[in-house]
Amino acid sequence: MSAKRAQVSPWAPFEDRRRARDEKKHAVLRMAAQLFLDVGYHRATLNEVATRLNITKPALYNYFRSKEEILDECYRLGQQMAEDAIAEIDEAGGDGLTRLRKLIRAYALLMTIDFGMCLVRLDDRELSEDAHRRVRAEKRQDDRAFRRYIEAGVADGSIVDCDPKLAAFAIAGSLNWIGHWYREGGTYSAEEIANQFADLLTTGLQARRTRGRNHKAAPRAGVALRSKRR
Amino acid sequence: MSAKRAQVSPWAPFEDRRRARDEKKHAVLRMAAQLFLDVGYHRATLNEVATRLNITKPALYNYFRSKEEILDECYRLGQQMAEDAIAEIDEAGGDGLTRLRKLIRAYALLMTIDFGMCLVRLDDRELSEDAHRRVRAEKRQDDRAFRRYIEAGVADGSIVDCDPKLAAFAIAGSLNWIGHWYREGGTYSAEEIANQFADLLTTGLQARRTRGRNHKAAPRAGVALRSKRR
Amino acid sequence: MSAKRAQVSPWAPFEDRRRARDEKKHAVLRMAAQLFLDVGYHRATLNEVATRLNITKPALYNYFRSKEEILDECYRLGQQMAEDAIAEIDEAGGDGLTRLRKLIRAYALLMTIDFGMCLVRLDDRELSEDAHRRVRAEKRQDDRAFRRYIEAGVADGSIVDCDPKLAAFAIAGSLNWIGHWYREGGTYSAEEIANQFADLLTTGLQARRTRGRNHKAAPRAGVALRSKRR
Amino acid sequence: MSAKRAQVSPWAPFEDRRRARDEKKHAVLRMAAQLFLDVGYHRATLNEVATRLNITKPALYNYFRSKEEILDECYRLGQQMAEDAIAEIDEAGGDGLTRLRKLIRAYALLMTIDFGMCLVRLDDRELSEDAHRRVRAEKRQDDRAFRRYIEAGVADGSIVDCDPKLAAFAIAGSLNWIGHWYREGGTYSAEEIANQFADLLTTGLQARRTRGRNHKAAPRAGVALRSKRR
DNA sequence: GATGAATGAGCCTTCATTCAT
DNA sequence: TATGAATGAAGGCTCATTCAT
Repeated sequence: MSAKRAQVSPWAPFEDRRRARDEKKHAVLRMAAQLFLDVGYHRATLNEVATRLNITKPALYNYFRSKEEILDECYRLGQQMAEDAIAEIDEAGGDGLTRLRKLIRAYALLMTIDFGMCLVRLDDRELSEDAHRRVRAEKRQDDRAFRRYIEAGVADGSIVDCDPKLAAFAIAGSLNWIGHWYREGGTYSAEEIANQFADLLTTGLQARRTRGRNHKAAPRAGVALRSKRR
Repeated sequence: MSAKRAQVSPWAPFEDRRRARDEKKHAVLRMAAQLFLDVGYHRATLNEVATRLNITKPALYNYFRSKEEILDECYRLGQQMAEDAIAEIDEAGGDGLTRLRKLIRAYALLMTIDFGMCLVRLDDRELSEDAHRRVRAEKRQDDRAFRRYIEAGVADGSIVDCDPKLAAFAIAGSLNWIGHWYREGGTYSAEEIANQFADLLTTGLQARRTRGRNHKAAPRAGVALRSKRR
Repeated sequence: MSAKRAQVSPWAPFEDRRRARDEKKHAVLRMAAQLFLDVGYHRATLNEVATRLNITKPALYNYFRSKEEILDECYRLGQQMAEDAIAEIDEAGGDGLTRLRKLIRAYALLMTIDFGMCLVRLDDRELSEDAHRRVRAEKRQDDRAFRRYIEAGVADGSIVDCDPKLAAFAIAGSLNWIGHWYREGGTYSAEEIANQFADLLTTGLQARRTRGRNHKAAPRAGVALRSKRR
Repeated sequence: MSAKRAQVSPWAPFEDRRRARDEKKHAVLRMAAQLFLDVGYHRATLNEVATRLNITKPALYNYFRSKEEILDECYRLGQQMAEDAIAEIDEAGGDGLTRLRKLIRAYALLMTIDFGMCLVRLDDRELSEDAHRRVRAEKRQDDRAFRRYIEAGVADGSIVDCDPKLAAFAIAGSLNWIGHWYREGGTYSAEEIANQFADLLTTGLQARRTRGRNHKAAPRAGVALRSKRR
């Protein structure tokens, strides 16, 4: 493999090395994230992280300056995904309800992967002052997204009039909770959860467009919730 | 004061002491719970707990055998409240939706007090094997209550057909999240939150009893959510 | 009981009290000694001593100023017995061998009671400088007694010529060891042990007085050791 | 130096490191044993052990998992020596008296070195349940060896008929006591003590083979004891 | 005289982090 | 780059001892 790459270009080895390094760094990150989730940040020792990676503790310091930095990166990765999802949704446009449903789906999916779980299961107070502020700000951004979409929905009529702040809290809470109970290979797949929650959490918010459609729209609440059962 | 008590009964002093002791124990518990919530269990030192109580660290050991036991008691107190609420609701009876709404209200209120927050913000893996199992079992009981009421509601027609497990997760998640964002003296009072969430989380689940009443029942979703705004 | 004594004399109550106090003090002492022997001085807490006596820890301080003083008294009592035994033996006189045998018996018996065991099983370094010195001196006195008798025996011909210091160490060691393995109600009674050791530890030391008596005296070694078997 | 080693073998560095580590571990062990003997297990702090080794307390944890494990190893080393001695004696064979004398010598020598002293001067109740059981069992094995040899001697006629259990206790006690009074550079060398005790403790046990030899054999008791003096 | 409560001192242990090799 | 070894900081816990009641 390296031989093959070496032929491609003279700087490949550097590239090679950098990539190898990045891969290792990422491996550390993922292992650490898993351990953090498994036993909690404090009880997760760097020794254990290193051991699981078949390296030694000081070796970790080649990739990270401190344990806290590892935690910080976990947050970064998780929040990058959330940010990307929001950016994409914003870009795509659509009415409030549509965007809200998209965000719910994306966020639900995020809650089923390690770095997403880190966002809601690890304690950001372990971070340094600066990192902590950043994480808090980003979390607020996420919450704002929920609120923005709801407000937009209320404005454009796709969502019933409601308290956007409380509604956002309710929705975010439901989603965050996924990070606590989801187990890979469990009853529900990530996709199922995402879809179900998109329905579940918006049924009560959907505005009924016309009186005429009301007869059909109203039962949708039930329809959505029953979907799994059918 | 002592003369007055002496007349009451000869064993009053004992009773007195016992009460004083219990009060102190409770004071320790509350202070510890607050600190646990403030900075996290691990970063909360017994020294700090003691200092805040104007006593010294070893004095805490008059009331608790270990830091873990303090945590355990926090869980116990919180869960006792949940258990009591469920017992009371079960006893009162009513259709599924009614009981579910009661539970939501009770649980939301629980999430606004220290020992309730402990249930969802502290890490039960800090507990000993036995205590951990107990806490887990009790948490499962709480979740079961949500599910039971939903199932009952589906059966008695007060709740639309849905996946009770997922619905319970969604509701529990929303409520647990309150424990993370609620601040005393903040925008919403505990009561407001409880009421709003009772509506918010059940609107989508309410079955429409008759076609005739449908016209009134259906909009309730909106009504509930709008209530705050009006 | 107190009523009966009260009739005896007007100062009886005082006497009574003093005696009651002394009895209690002694009870504390014995309980403490037992616990010290059971679990070791350090692991024996005053709390446990008090609990076993159905009193509370601070109550112990009515009788003793410190834990160390309790230990000190244990030593005192044990050593008083040794001292008394030696004094009595010295007073009674007799040849070296006779006195040595008496001391062996007395010391063996001492090793089967609590305060005697304390002498050899507890660590005198726990004591304060002064008490430690005293105990050391007294232990030396005991050892000197063994040596004195052996030397006297060698001088008066009742004991074969030998190194008194080493012989005393050997004998004292055998006896001290009793304090480690003796169990009340075990295979051997205290009396049996005392007698057997008196023979066992002196057989090799007996001089054969005359050639004529040698035929009887020499086998005594065997006789003594076989005594139990017969 | 490294060049020289490099020539020896490629794995020398590893071997080197392992050896250095083992040496350090052993150094810790010996220093700890000495301190344990000096001031007692409880009063010996790991800080003091470390300080005497010119390292810091946590460094000890590179070699041992706990203070108790250090104690455990001390016992192990001492008992290994006893076990080896017994095995060697058993292998060499000989009549009961011969083996008994060998064991006495070996055990006496053991009592003059640190790890041997640990066996009799430290409190095995400080050990964990398991280690404690092991140590107790091993101590019993040692005592059994004494008893076995005496019984064998009685059976083969090299030792007079006696109570093997008591005789073993007496001998073991004398020997254990050495561990309490022996001081390096004192009056007696370890070798002297071993030889003297071998005689001292068996003289009384020797059977006189024939009446004719009795004249020479009998005084042997005296001879042995006098040996030092001559 | 006795007790509940509190304290001060001290020790074992853990762990992130650094350093020499 | 990787490792074994070492460290500093810190926290939980125990226990003899004191004090107010």
